[in-house]
Amino acid sequence: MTSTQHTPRARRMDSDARRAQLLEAGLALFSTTPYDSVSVDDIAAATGSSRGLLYHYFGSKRGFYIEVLEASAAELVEVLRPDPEADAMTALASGLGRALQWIREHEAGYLAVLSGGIGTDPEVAAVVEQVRDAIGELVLANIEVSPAARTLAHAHVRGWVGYVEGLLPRLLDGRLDDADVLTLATTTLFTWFEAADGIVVPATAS
Amino acid sequence: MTSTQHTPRARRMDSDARRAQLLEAGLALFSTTPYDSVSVDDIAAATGSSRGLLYHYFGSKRGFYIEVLEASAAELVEVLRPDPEADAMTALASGLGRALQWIREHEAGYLAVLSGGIGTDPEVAAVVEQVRDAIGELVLANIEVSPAARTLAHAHVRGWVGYVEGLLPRLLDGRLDDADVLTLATTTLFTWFEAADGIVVPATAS
DNA sequence: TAGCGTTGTTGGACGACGTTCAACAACGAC
DNA sequence: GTCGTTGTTGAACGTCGTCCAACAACGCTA
Repeated sequence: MTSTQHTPRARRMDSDARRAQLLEAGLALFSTTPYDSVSVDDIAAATGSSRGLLYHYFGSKRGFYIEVLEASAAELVEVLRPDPEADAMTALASGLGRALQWIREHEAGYLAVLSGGIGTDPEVAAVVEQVRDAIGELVLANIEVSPAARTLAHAHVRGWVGYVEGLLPRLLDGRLDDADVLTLATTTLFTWFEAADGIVVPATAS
Repeated sequence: MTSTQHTPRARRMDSDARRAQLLEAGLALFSTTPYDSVSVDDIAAATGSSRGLLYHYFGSKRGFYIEVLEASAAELVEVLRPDPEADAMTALASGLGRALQWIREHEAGYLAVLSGGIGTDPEVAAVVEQVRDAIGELVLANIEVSPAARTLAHAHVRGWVGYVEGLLPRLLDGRLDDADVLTLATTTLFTWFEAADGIVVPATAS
């Protein structure tokens, strides 16, 4: 990791643009290289700037890493956001389909940044857990649940996010295809609601 | 992190004992402190020995970390191993109950070491994924599955492990209790088998 | 008991890293 | 052309992971 010139060195950039440029370079680097094998110098070199700039904008290497993580997570959540006009089942299927596509396109980045992080670091773990919760809530938003079952329903969708994540390695190495994952995921998500009482799954078209 | 004397300094130990002592100290440290905030000197100090010893036994800090991880994982798998005389449902329930107990007792250690790792590091990720697979296989071993559904069944139990892991933060912060987790977990695990065709769940006592 | 090979153990040295900070250079305003 | 603002730099410092040549405790044999 001692590469130099990537961007042909543009000095004195608008600060927002510089931030974005650094974040993008960071995502690219952390996608392919373990956190502590990426040096601040590498990040600086990838943007044609210097070490100090990263500290000016992000305070520390870890703070920078967390922002990279948040940016990547926000992108995934955006991709997952369901079509508000579809019913629960099809909204889930299409959102999940888009997500799988996105993950395939960003395989290294996803696996490296979202499904791991620095590890052990509580701040990083909190961000990742937050993302998973948010995805669960997004899924639950399309499903009507009786008030009595709220707590369990929230837990179930959160567990379900873990379930889908658990399938990803098999999707990425070809042991499963998109249809397998979709079938497993939707079955597991919805059969629970059917098995639990007092819960209504509206509009199960298709 | 500059603590010194823990173990009252016993020099010249049997090599197996020394390895075990280092691993134990490593688990304790990595449980409470992010990986890159634990220095090799800290580990050495905790055992009353010196830096060089860790390299003599484990080659590198990362190699050491991986062995700590494997030791912790092996312990969890051992706890989970089901009673061979029980039927699928009760074997799962008791194994899972023991696991939840173990995780509560080793909360910091579990969360820090198993549910994270160095992150991004492929070697660490492989170990963690392997543990999750192994747990899934352990669960599947008690369930009869028609040959046609093997691939999906393996995927389902692997996903299920992720599901349970997704529930843990809520268990540990009190939003769920053991009974909630057990209900969610067993429902989600078994309803899939019931929903899928050609699959037999033997001996559903309870 | 003296000597010897084995093996667990040490700590100084080195290069690389994260971080800080005082100085610098490009720009808009007047 | 001058000045204040703001993006930017790189030398300097302390700490860390890693290497390695030297060392010390032990079992063995005579």
